[in-house]
Parts: sequence; structure tokens; C-alpha cells
Amino acid sequence: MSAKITIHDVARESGVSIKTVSRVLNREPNVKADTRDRVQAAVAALKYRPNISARSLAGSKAYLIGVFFDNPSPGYVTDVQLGAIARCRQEGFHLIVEPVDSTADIEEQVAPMLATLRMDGVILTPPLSDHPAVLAALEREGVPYVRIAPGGDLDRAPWVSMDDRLAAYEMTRHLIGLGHKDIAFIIGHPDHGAAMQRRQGYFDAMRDADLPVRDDRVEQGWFSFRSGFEAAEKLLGGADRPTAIFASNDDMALGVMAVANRLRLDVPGQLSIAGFDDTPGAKITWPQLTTVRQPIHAMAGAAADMLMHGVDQEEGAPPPSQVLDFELVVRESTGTA
Amino acid sequence: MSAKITIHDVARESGVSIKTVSRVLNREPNVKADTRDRVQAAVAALKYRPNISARSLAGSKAYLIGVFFDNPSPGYVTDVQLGAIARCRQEGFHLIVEPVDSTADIEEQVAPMLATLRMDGVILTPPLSDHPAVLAALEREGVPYVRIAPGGDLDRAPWVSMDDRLAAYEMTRHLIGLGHKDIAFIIGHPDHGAAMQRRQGYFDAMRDADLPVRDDRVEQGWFSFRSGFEAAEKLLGGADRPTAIFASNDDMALGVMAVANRLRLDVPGQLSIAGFDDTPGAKITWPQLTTVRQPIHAMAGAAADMLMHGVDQEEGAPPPSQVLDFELVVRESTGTA
DNA sequence: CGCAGCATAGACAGCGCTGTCAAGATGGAT
DNA sequence: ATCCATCTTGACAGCGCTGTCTATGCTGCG
Repeated sequence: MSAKITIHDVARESGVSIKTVSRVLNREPNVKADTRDRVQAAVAALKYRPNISARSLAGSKAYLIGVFFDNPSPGYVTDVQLGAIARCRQEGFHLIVEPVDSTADIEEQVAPMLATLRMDGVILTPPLSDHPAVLAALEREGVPYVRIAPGGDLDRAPWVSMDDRLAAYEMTRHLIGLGHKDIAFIIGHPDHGAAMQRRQGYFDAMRDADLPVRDDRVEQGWFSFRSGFEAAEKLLGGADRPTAIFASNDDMALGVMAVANRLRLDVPGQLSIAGFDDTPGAKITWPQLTTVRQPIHAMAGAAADMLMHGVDQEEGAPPPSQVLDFELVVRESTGTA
Repeated sequence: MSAKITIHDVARESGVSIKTVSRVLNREPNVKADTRDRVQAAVAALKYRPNISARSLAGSKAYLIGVFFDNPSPGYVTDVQLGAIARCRQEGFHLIVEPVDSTADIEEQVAPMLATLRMDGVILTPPLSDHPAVLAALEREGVPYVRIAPGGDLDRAPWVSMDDRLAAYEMTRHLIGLGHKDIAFIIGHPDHGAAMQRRQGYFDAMRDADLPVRDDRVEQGWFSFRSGFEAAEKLLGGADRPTAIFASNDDMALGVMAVANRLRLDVPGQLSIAGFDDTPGAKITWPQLTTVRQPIHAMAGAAADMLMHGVDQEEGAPPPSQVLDFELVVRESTGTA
């Protein structure tokens, strides 16, 4: 184990005080270029790395960003982490991941970790983005947070999201463009803000194309494979079938795909299927799923950015938020009617 | 924001010195029961939480465990995290997640974070468990680590794993027990230690049952959906088909399933399919996949345990390691021959 | 009754850094 | 040459804890 080398070693090596080394490290102004170079050379020579505990104890930054999640799909979680970390690394921040069970006592889970860690900020993923107790705990402890894809309460704190309504609108238009007129829709979990927006996008697109939407062509799902499976059984059970089904997430679309397989329906020959999210599962199927790619990586990165650079919200001004672009991913599960 | 309350507040409240509070917090001996109770009452009353930065700066523990990963399946990563965190929470530890790109410069990625964070230990997941540069960097910095499912070099450091050979052996026996005699096998990524063990388990079971293994019934795969798909096309292409295919991970098994669907083969009526891992994808398909459940959660928990309680390896003694139990999960994709 | 020996508690010095404040250096305007 | 404003640097005091060392109280034993 290499002996720990501290700021004092660097100061000695470069012939300045530790305070000056600190200044160089933190890119503070008012350091002569010449001095800065000497210090940086010493840092490089000694391979010096500031100790994060000392930094956060003495200063106001902890160099720690938290990610709270509650068991959405693993692919989503991992994507968020990767997106956030990519940005954090550049600034010397690290990521603390904390699963939060939204059905258990929030206070008990969140407050202790907030107090012990004193993180600089927390990234909230759905469904935590809309969990009142979580937001309240964060606010009480004075820890800044950014929500990813919140469903409501948009003026309360900064957030990052995509336009779910528009994405669903465009997916529906894609289907209509393929010649489909009888398009069924499977709604997502009603507690999930995005689910309602996607539903709206579907209705808007159908209306704009003057296509009627029969009541029995819209089924309620819960974002799970099983709920998609069951909805598809109703939709495809009789002889009167839609020519396309748009499930508002991939898991449900996969459920539809499974029913189609059982029924020996050719996809996309006899039935087009569209999903939403572009989870890994979308490619782990045959035919591969036409879906919407969420900019998860970018959203998490943007959230980390806001947190690291301080989200100083001016009094009265709306919180600084961002809407990022999605992408329609057309694969093999959709075809002409 | 609640004003930060410190050990001094607790000391004042309970009428003892801060050192005594520290003793109670750290469960040190030689504190009268009466005193301990008073302190604990004050801690509870004030909702005091020790500051982790101060603790790690002053003491030798950082209360931080790292998890290094390099993009195995998201489900695997998330499972490891959840398993490790569950254990860490009980002891007041937190988890730092760090993706490590094994194809890039390891030194550059790992050394800085080890120096700045001074974590108490690191959990390595495959394929990092067998990455020489990662192990070397950890050892040079003197950071203890526990490997999950390492492929070799078992005497070098502690590890946690399961018996992949035995699991594959039992899955093969499950198939044989169902009456199958012509069982094909798809090998996993050759760099992955576990892949070879699974292959061995298959061969051992076939040999022990006096069943011949034809060369053209064993295909090389890479643990990916596509490689499973391609292997299945070869295996199922002609009229002379095996009655069962054992793919040595779920992604490949799903590839086989996709081919079976295209070929309109009834699963499990005309073809039984078995996977390995029990990823979420195993249930996101129809019929659901018979597979092997890895004790990922438990392995990660055990690894965290070792790290938190110090893995003091005696000179010359083998590193303390564990082999945990797997579970055969029989679902609908396998049936009688 | 005196004292070793242990259990219990506190004083105090840092851990490695940043924030504050003050001192010295520099330069331009007068 | 003088003075002030500005730039550059350093001394020093903590941040909130733990480790070490010392002081006290108490026990039991000769």
C-alpha cells in the first residue's frame, strides 16, 4: 500500500503553502500562472489525490451524488447510473446508490442516510419522482434534488424529462402511416405520470387522423408483462382483431408478442406490435420490437449536472428544467396493414 | 433545513463527554449500562446521525463499499447492488458504484477513485473478477476486495460463487429425467470462467447417463441473444432435430425460443428449452423459461459482509471464501420428450 | 487499612482539507 | 516619491469525529 500522500507533501514539493495548493486544486482565481504550473507539476509527480472525506468535512461540498430508485426495470436503473456517473467523473464526484422501498417508512430510510452522508444532491427516478414523503424528507434536510420524468408538481423542484405525449403521438402516426386504421392501445400504470401522457398522445393522433377509437380497443395495463399478456388475450381473443397494438411500454408489448405467438399470428404480417422504452428486452425477442428510445442516459447526465453546478433557484422563478429528445426506433415488429 | 446536530450536542444532552458518546456509537466495551442508555436516549431524542466524513477522516473506516462492474446484464448488476446494500444498511455502510471499462486504461480509472475515496473494500463482478489489472491496482492501493464468481486464481483473494458445474449437471439431469436423450448444448463466452464449468456439467451428466453427445449438438455461443439465435438456427435447421436444447444462459435460451417460434415449433411439445441465470427476461416470454437461479443477491451480501467485517487473511491460509446454493427453477419451457 | 488492578470516563491532539482574514507584493495614478 | 487599489500568498482555526493517554472510581486481596 502506497503511503497516503497529502496536500502537505504537495506544498513542500512545490514550495508553497497548503492553502495555495488548495487554491490550484479548486481552480480558484488569483494564483499566478507560474505558481499554478509548479503546483500542478508536483501534483502530477506525486500522483496526489485529495481525500474526499477531509474535503467534505472542511468545506461545503461532499462530492457525492445520490441516486434513489425503487425497482423500476433493472435496465432503466443501470442506464440512469451510467448516465449520471459519466458526468460525475469529469468533476470528481461519485455516485451513491440507494434503493428506497416506497411502500415502507420513507422517513426511516431516507433521513438517516441524508444526515450521515450530506450529499450534494439526489437524483430521483420514477416512481420516486412523485413520492410526496420522499420529496418532503429531502426538503426538510435541505438536500437539493432533481426528478427524472415526474408526473406532476412541476413547479416544486427542477426536473428532467422527455415529451411522452409527443412520443406516443408519433408512434401512433407511424402505425397510421403504415396503413393501420384499427389500432388498439394498452394503458400503463395509472399512478405513473408518463402513462397518462402516452395515452393522450395515442388519442390525439387517432383524432387528428380522423380515426375512431372503439372502447374495446383500449385496455388498462400495469406496465408488467403479465398485464400486457392479459390485455392482449382480450384484444385478440375474438375473430374481430385490431391490425396493430400499441402497448405503452416494452414489457407489455412483449406480453402481446407472447399471445400472438401462442395464437400463431404472424408479426408483423397479421399484427403489428409497438412498445415504448427500448429496454434490452426489446431486442431479446423475435421479431425485434419497434419502440421509443428514452434518453435515459442523457436525462441522468443532465440531472447530475444540475446538482453538481448547484441549482440555485431564484425566488419565484420556475425551477430550471429540461425536456430532452426521444427517438422512434423502428424495428421488425411493425409492418404495413 | 434542520441545523446539523453533532456529537457535542448529544454529549451535552446526556451529560457525558463526546468520547463516551463515541464509545456508545461504536459499541466499544467499558461503558456502564446506565451511561449507555442515557446516551442512546439522547441520540434518539435528538435524532443524531454521525457524520460519515468526520468518522472516516478521524478513524480508519470509511463506511463505504465499492461495487465495480463492466456492463454484464443490467439485471445482474442491479441484483448485486440490492444484495450488497441490504447488508450494508444494517451496519451503516453505503455503496459506491463504479462502472469500469475493462477495455480502457484501468490504472487511470481505478487508482484515482481508490485514493480519493479510501473505501473499506470493493466487490468485483464478472468479468472484472478476473481482470489482472484491476486486481493489481486494488492490491497496490491496499484496498481489500472480494470477487464474485471468479474463473481462476482462487488462492489470490477471497471470493464468493456458486457451483456452476453442478447446476448445469442438474439441469441436464432434469432434461434426461423428462425422457430426453438427444439434448443439445450452447456454450457461453469462452473468457467467462463459469461458461466452461457449465459446459463440463452438461458433459458429465450426459456421460453419467450413458448418453452420447454428437459433435453437431454442441454449439459455441457468446452469452448474447443473437449468438443463441444463430446457434439455434444451426441446431434446428434440418429435419434431424434434438428434442431439447440447454443454452448456458437465459439470453441465448431466449434466442433459441425466438427461432422455435419462427419455425412454429411447439415449446415444450416439440422442443424443450432450458436456460441459466433466471434473469428477468426468463419470465418475459411465453412459455416461461426453465432455468437456474443464481444466488446473486446472497453472493453480493456475503461479499459485503466479508468486506465490512474485515477479511484478515492469515498468512498462508486460503482466503475465506464461500460457495452458495443455486436453485433449479422449473417453468413451462421444458416438458417430456 | 493500603494498594494493585481493572472498569469507566474525560482531555486532548490530530485526521486532511477549506474558509477567513490579514500580510506582503505589485502597479498605476497623482 | 507617495498612496491606494488590487493581486497573490500564507497563518491559522476549525469541520466532527476517533485514537491515545491519563485520571478517577471501585473492587478485592493481603
